[in-house]
Amino acid sequence: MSDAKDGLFAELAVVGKAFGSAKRLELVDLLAQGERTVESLARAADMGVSTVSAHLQVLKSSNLVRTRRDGTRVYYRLAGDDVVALYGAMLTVARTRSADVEQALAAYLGVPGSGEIDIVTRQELLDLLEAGSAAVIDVRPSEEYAAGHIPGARSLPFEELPNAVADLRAGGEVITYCRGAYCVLAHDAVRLLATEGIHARRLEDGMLEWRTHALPVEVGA
Amino acid sequence: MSDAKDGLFAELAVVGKAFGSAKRLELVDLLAQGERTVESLARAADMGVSTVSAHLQVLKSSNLVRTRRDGTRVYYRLAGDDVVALYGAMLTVARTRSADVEQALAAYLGVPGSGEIDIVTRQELLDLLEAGSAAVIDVRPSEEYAAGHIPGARSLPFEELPNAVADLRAGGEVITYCRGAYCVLAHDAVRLLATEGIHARRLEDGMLEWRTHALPVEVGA
DNA sequence: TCCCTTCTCCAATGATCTTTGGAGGACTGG
DNA sequence: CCAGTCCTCCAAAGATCATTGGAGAAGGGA
Repeated sequence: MSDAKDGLFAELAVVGKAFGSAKRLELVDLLAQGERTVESLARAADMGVSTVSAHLQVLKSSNLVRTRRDGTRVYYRLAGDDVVALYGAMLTVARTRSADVEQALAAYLGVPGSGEIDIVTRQELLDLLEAGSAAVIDVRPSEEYAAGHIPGARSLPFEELPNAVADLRAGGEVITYCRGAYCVLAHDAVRLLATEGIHARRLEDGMLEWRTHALPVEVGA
Repeated sequence: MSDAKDGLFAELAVVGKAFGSAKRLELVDLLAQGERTVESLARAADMGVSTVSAHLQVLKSSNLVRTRRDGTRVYYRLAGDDVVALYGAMLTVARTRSADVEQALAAYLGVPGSGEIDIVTRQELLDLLEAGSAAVIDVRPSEEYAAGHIPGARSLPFEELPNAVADLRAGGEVITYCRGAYCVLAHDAVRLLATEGIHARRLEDGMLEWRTHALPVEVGA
């Protein structure tokens, strides 16, 4: 019994340790958006390739990520929705338990409440998609869009948003989304469009939560 | 942005690190059952008091546990249901991702499927409690029962079960539960009673999951 | 085949974490 | 106020982890 118990906690600790490094969490955060190559992760997280590879080995040895080889490149992805859910649970705890996190987020995301009326729930978005009555905009980098997005969404990375203003003005309702509850791209997009006189709304959280709710995901550019 | 981002991941890593030690996880597992004193934890986990205190400080500095002083004793408890949920998510991931964990559990808990028909869901248990048509037995140590149990349940620690066989035979249906999905006390209790000719069932998981589902908890001996 | 790209492995240093006994602080009861 | 209990803090050694550049492996294309 004692052996079995010790073994169980040791196994759990492996998972905890894997999530116990800021660098690795940054990688997990990126991977939560979809699969990526080592070099792409190194660029996005501003780390050395060796460092990224080492961290990925840690994640891999705990079976938290899986790999796929395509030519000389190796694509990494999270091993499953349960891993995304674990990451989400950590975000929730950090947010609830740390005034620092909550404060940093509030400061960065703007005055809480200012955008409450501009929020669309996942269910509402599903309904709108079915009715085809809204333009759903994925403001993440096109790389992440390709790795998985909400079916029917259009890729329009935040940087390119200004170029598409006229286009969006002509269409119907606009709804933006990005990575997750902690991603500010969708917030910023709504604000940017507001300055152009376009009333846009954003999904309540983002792709991360979309996945954890096991909603359909479309892959490809 | 980079600062805010780095800060967020650093905060997250604090939480991950806190869950990245087998000893601390063992303490969290105990605390998931209810509040405990430092010395009680040291005895239960077979660690030195200094060591336990040190680990508890780590958990406290990440705001994962709270304390309450009563005389010379200090009671520790998990800071909230979100922490229990995080622990549950880790268990799920470890179980899904690690063949070792799954195998160790299967070996210890017995042949999977053998007890499937003896399982009661939380909803069924709630219904049975309302109808008052079943004896619900909490087989955890009385200390844990006192720290929080299912309303209407009776404390009957596993060790004392043999003494109560006659008692249970006389009553109606018997349903056991213990700490969580990974706790074997309830399994063993059902088996023990079966050898006595009493058909008992067990709750699908345990107190841990009861709490994460925000179901009512009764406190006190 | 040979070279180029991409990634992993290796080895060594520096940083961080864990454990422990004992000192010291908080509190209670006499 | 003193003695006793329970807990926290401290310091130091031992263990573990992170980072890095460079070597090496795997694959693709000329």
